[in-house]
Amino acid sequence: MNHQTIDIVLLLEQAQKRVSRDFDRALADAGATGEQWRVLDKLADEGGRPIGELAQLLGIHPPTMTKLVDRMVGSGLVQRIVDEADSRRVLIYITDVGLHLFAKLAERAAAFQLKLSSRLGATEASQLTALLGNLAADST
Amino acid sequence: MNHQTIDIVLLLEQAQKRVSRDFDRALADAGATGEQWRVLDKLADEGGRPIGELAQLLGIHPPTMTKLVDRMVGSGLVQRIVDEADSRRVLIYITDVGLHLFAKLAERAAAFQLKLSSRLGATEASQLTALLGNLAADST
DNA sequence: CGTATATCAGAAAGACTGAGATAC
DNA sequence: CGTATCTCAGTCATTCTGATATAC
Repeated sequence: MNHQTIDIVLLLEQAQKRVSRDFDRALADAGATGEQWRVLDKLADEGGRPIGELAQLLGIHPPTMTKLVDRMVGSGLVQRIVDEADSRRVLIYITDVGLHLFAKLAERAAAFQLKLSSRLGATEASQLTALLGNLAADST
Repeated sequence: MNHQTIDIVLLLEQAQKRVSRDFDRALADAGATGEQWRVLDKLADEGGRPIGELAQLLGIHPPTMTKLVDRMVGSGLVQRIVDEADSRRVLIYITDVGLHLFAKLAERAAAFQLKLSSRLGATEASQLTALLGNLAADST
């Protein structure tokens, strides 16, 4: 006999772990993690972004983002530049090295997304996107 | 302009973090984490289970499960008993203390699940369950 | 002065890998 | 002997909290 209510929290965790692990492996041979790819993706779109904004976009805490950026600066993928208009803010910019890596990763990421969507089916994929967006949003 | 492909991996992570964090907070005042609740839930269903099976059910690695069980043994929630039929296996059983805590947690967990389902709507909740189950399953 | 931003420090738990001990 | 189960050891990245420095 099953429970009356299925444990949606557990399902979410397992699906997330599985997908993120597979995604990380799809990117590993290019020399980056999914997390790094996401940072590069946010920075490739526009110019520099402050640490706090990056942290919020990726759903991680500012101290964690500081360390993540530390490592990426160490790898030469991004650089810190203090905002001239507000010296409290530190803007993160992608470097040429980062752009080059991003180009390599983008192919793999797109292929992964495509495979995932086709596995689910187009209708189901957009349903899932909507549902996850709902969950990720404010739950108050 | 948006990307052609929405980053479903990022969405999954953000939804999972949000939901798991909220779930943990719903359980916190009863003195347990979501992870502990899941272990107790698996053990309350039946008798003892080997470490490896628990690890697989929860989608974590055996070494991580060993540490988790260590802490729960320390809290008196579960106990280790070597399998008589196969001495390599260590069966984990819930204790009376664990059962008592589980009862307290079950109310909160059920309330959380219910709130989540009603927020999504019944149809959407079962859609989500099916989609996540698909993702969590073998992606080969 | 009060607030905002980023960083630092440190404790705790997890992911992952590889190796070891014991038992089948 | 080969395999399976659990544990141990160690590294690394994350979470979370709280404190600090700097700038608005």
